[in-house]
Amino acid sequence: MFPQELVKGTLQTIVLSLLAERGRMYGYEITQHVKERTAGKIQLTEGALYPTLHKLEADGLLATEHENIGKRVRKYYKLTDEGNAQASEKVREFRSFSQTMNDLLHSFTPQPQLSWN
Amino acid sequence: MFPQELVKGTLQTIVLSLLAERGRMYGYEITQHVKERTAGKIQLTEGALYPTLHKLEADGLLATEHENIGKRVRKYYKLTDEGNAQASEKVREFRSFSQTMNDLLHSFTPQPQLSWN
DNA sequence: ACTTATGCATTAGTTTCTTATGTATTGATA
DNA sequence: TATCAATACATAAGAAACTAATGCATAAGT
Repeated sequence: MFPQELVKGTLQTIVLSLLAERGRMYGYEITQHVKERTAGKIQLTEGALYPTLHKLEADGLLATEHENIGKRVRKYYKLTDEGNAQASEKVREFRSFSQTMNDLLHSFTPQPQLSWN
Repeated sequence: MFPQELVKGTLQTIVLSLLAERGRMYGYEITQHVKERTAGKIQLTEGALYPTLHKLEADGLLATEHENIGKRVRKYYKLTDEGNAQASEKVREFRSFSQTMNDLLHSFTPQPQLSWN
């Protein structure tokens, strides 16, 4: 489980990237999916996720579809065109940042080199 | 220039790692060094850096030495033993986080594989 | 003389998180 | 069949950590 300050700032990136990959998802599904795919190392809390989803929607990056599951309403999110562009941008940005940080911390201990095999 | 929300949460890691590498540094030097080594892509502001240095010192991870440069006082920071341990830990943690994020975003676009050449 | 760089620092305000709480349905199980 | 866990949404008070601005002072360049 990573300290939360590391996950901060990547929440939008995670959400946008997953939606770009999977088409549409609902809030709870996102938390479960991230938990499973990271073996519990990243756990999104609802108090952080829902406000983020609402903000991305307000910013025009996400659109919603409501679906009735029995008596419950499930709220699916999907990317708008603008959201799709932002997803690419955010992911590219994170990777670049990650690489820059790696370089900055590089001399501290030896690190694997990147190579396209 | 990366959006600041990405840099958030890595400030302590950067500071601790640089001090582990270079022995001792003063605040202004840290800002300049980071700016140069990242080609301007990461720029630490003083409003973020100084409170962080003070906090790390209060937490017993850093110790200070005051040095007179002309009529100015320069404040050098260096790692305590505990700070040194924390530096390793934080760097390891960031790398692990970085890898986990990479895996999570992996399928969105193809990425280079890690290999020890 | 004036501007930029060096070097410390604080503060008001904002963003974004955490933790807790609230409501309700559904599935599992003792 | 009562009860607990899981599913699924949401908000709200408080904390953390930042930004942008400001302040002070010395030193160096032009």
